[in-house]
Amino acid sequence: MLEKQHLRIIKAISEEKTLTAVAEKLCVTQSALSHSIKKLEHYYETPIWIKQGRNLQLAQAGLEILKLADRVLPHIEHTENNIRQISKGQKGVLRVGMECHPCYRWLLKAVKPYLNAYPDVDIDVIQKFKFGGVGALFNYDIDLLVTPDPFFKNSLIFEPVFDYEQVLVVCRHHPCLEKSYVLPEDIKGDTLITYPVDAVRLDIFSQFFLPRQSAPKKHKIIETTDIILQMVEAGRGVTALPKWLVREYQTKMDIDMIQIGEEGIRKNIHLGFRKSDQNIEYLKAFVDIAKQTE
Amino acid sequence: MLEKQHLRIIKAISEEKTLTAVAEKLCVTQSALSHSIKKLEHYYETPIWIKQGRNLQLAQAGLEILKLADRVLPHIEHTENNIRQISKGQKGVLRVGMECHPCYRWLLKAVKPYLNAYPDVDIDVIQKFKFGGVGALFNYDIDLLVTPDPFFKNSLIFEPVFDYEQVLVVCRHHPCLEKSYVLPEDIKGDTLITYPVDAVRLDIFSQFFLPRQSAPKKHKIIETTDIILQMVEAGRGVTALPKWLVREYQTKMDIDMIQIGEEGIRKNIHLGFRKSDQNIEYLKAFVDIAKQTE
DNA sequence: AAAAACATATGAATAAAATTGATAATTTTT
DNA sequence: AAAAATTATCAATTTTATTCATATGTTTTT
Repeated sequence: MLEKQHLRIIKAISEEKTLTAVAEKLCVTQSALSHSIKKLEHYYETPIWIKQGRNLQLAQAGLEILKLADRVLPHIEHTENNIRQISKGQKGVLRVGMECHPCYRWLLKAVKPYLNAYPDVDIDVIQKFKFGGVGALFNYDIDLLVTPDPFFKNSLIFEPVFDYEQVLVVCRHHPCLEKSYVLPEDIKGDTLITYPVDAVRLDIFSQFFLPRQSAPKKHKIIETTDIILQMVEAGRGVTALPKWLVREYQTKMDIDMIQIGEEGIRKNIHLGFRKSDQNIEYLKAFVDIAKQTE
Repeated sequence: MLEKQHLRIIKAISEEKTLTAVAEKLCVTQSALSHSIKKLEHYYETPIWIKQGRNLQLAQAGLEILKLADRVLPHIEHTENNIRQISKGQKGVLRVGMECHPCYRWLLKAVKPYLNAYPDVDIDVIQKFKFGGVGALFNYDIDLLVTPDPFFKNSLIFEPVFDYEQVLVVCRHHPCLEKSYVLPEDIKGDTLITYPVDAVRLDIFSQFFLPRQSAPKKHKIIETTDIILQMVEAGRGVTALPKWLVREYQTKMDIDMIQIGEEGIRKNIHLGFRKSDQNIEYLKAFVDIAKQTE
């Protein structure tokens, strides 16, 4: 009884405020919409919207339908797209989500060999999640999550694919470079520059400053890696980044790096996916190829 | 184009193996089904199923539709039920999921005052999850999760509602009762009885035996609390349970309890729900009432 | 206060879509 | 080789959705 068309109408009603506008948007007459919803109202014997003067307002049942529409319509659309892809001879689309900035840089390297090996699979990269990375997986907004922060629980699988060292990036000839590793007191005069991320999720805080009951003199937040590193190069601050990423930048920038603390900070990039997808061949292949990426 | 009816047909095809059987099940003619899907095939220009001799087998596009059906049909059904509830004058249904056995016992106490305060809200209790508790929340299979194991991340909210002490349950006059708390050596001759849960998730292992590099002499797994406690009463083993739960049983059973380790084991029951639901009044009310439950 | 403008609801007519019944075509079983 | 089981297809029919014209009600403008 409740059909896709109803979901579309209710969703449109929640956006436009009048039936007439919705009719225009959906390319039918206002009458058709009115009839369509009236039929539902008779079927369930409950109002779906109420006329508030000149406008319509969703009643409780209407709000339920709206919730359903928001949850379900994107999935239907996605499946329709998939079918069109299949019809064109493609296998599918891999929607990859990322939870950290360096993840993105790493992904770029893994994507190339994959696209060559799987010419009939497209890759979509998604960086903004409504429900966080794990939520996006559960919600089928993405198929693969790249993250340094795995969630070892039922129904999702996380596999480590790449491990690396997080290092402190400093300008050339920074005094701390005389030692083999850095301690808080060596950079007590420096500004720490980081991405705009909750401090709890920054290893330089949780694994370096906090355990030593110290804190940087000043903490500056910048969004892009390039600008961060230009600041570092100009001696205006220090930052923490993956060693391999710093190496790439060193070819064109005058920066240096040093191990963080006596032990250094080791990190792991994980790939997460739904257990129910573990047999999709082109997804497994991505994980395998990713593991071989240096 | 892709309608609910198509999802139903494909889902039924994946269960029954012939169109004729599906037609019977859905109360239409086989002809109607054939036409319906043929139309989709023409629209997307790709086969949805292929005749394998006498049977039908879903083609790639058909499998995509099946995935969609599995994901989406339960939601549609749930919304339809909600609308029927609303039509009858009820506010809604609260689907509560639980991840541990004592959670269930605690819930029973919290439910009573809630049902009185909210006569127009029904409560459904769900104990088996396809995707784990957190997955069930993300997947909208439940609205509220009762768990000792919160997930502090984006888009879900976990609130502690009840804290208690986990104690060791022993038979009357067990020698260990002479001390004020128990250590592994005090029960080295006893069998440990637990629910059928992964040992990592049992606090008696992770917080008592393992840190002291010890292990129970024998580990027996039993599903129901009543049977476990009858075994304990008969001196056939010991178990770990919430103190408040043991108290309830002590009125009718001859059992005793003792603190676990020097510090005891403290636990917290949390209620988790989707951030997007945080304004649903009857859900918030449940959390509030739950907090007041002793 | 009246008129104009803007909304949704509704009835009857029409158009579109889905379903059926009969049967052809194909494959498997006996 | 015949019988049984199954899907596909055609034409007819039934059901459903949509439109058009218009009634009814609300807000804004004059």
